[in-house]
Amino acid sequence: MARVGSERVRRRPTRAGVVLDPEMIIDTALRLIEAPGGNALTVRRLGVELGADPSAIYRYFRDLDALLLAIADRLIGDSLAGFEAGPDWLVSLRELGERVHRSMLKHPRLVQLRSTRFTAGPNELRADDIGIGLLLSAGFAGSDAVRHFRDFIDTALALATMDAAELTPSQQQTEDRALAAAYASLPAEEYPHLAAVRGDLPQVTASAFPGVLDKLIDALSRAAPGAGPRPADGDAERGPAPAIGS
Amino acid sequence: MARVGSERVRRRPTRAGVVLDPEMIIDTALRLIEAPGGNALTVRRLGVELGADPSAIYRYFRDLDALLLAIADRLIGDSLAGFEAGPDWLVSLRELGERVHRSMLKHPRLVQLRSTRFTAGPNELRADDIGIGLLLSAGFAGSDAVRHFRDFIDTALALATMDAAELTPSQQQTEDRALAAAYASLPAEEYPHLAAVRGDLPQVTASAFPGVLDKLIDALSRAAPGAGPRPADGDAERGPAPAIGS
DNA sequence: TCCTTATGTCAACGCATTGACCTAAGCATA
DNA sequence: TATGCTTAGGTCAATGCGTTGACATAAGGA
Repeated sequence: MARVGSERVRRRPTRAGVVLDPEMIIDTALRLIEAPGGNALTVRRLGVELGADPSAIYRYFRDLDALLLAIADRLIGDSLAGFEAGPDWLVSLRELGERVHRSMLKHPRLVQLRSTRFTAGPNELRADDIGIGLLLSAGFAGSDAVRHFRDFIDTALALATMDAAELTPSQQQTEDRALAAAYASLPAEEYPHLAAVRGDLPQVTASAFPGVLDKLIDALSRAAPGAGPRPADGDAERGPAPAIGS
Repeated sequence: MARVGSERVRRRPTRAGVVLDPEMIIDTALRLIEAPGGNALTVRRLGVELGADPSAIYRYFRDLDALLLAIADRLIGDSLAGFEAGPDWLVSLRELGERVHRSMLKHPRLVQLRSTRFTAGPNELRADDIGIGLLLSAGFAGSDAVRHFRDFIDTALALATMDAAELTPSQQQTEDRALAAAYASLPAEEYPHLAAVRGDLPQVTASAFPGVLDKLIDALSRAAPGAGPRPADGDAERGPAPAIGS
């Protein structure tokens, strides 16, 4: 007995009588992150909430970042729930990207706290497996599939981080609004082109993700073997032509 | 006298006799960031190096992030030195993106420390002005130029942040190597597609930026008004046709 | 000369992290 | 069942961190 999975464990109850394990630490941490009033997750508070010395957490996670990574991986797993790859690889790939991006944005503070973008957890691996499967089904060679999917998923994660900064409730928020307003009065001598599009500048505070996603999907659809008309490399089309235009 | 630019200032020498100003704080901070032995920049060390109480820095920058942003903006400015927009907007845009990305990667620790991606400083504004000018010259309408350039520059910055994490010398570094190796032995039942491309997985540790840049440039070249042959909106070509394929 | 106030300093807060410690859990053996 | 060993894991104290509020003082205008 005293096993978790197939591993022997030797858990001692804390002073408060709680028996710790990684899952309950993640649960509690998620609860703290959700808590109102910004940045509620700290190692010390987590210790209090768990009924343990804060340093006990370091027996389970190398540091705070490792814990955050574990949480993020769980979120990715949640976002994958119910995902089914459809007949059109472009549509499925887009949905995968949207799900991953959205799952990160559900907890902006988590994303912002985290310094490593790549969780390396089982759920992200699963997302990778699905995505690469989609590209393989589109006819990409293995090495191209890996490369293209890495481009795709890294962009989704990196932009999620950037968007999270925008969503995090802080003084940053109001500053950004002020900034967008200040755009309207840029000195035309120094920034002639910005001044020329002055009226369109407020939209820069919106997320770049949708637009980037469109561009990536567009580029991938054309890069796919046997894709639509492209004069540059005029091979005879080979391989099954995927549905065009999603 | 006692003016900086057109602003009155009232600088008192520190206990050590130094008279502070924002530029010298940035200089000193940059020197600390460069210093060997990781994470040499701390507010307290900066205080020591400046010959001032650490808290004096907060009279010049709202917090550490604001200081980092100011440094990053200077780096962007440096990276823009000598940049000339050439005749081909696609080539120029690509170079602009590469320069900004590269300037951030020159100081990975800075990038990683920073929580806000957008510096909102004069140099980033100049980069924005140049980039939007390029898109306008390509024939994009103002609102499209703003939107597309935001997509472009945000991606460059966001991926720079991700790449910086890879470059930062830390235990992360070695872990990533180990990870790439571990890829080779993924359980094929759980991750069939990953297993199928197992030999190509080590390349995931490389930066996604070049590939993403290619895709964005490709998508933009096709989105440009009067762009090359695309059956969808088969207008007669108008405006100068940009060189394809760079 | 006085007044205002920008700016330097100090002490304190809660933070993540770590090394030393200690103690009980689980094993082996009899 | 009892005994003893090893060590995972809980605890404690201390470090350096960013940040802040209270305070002090000199710069510069009137």
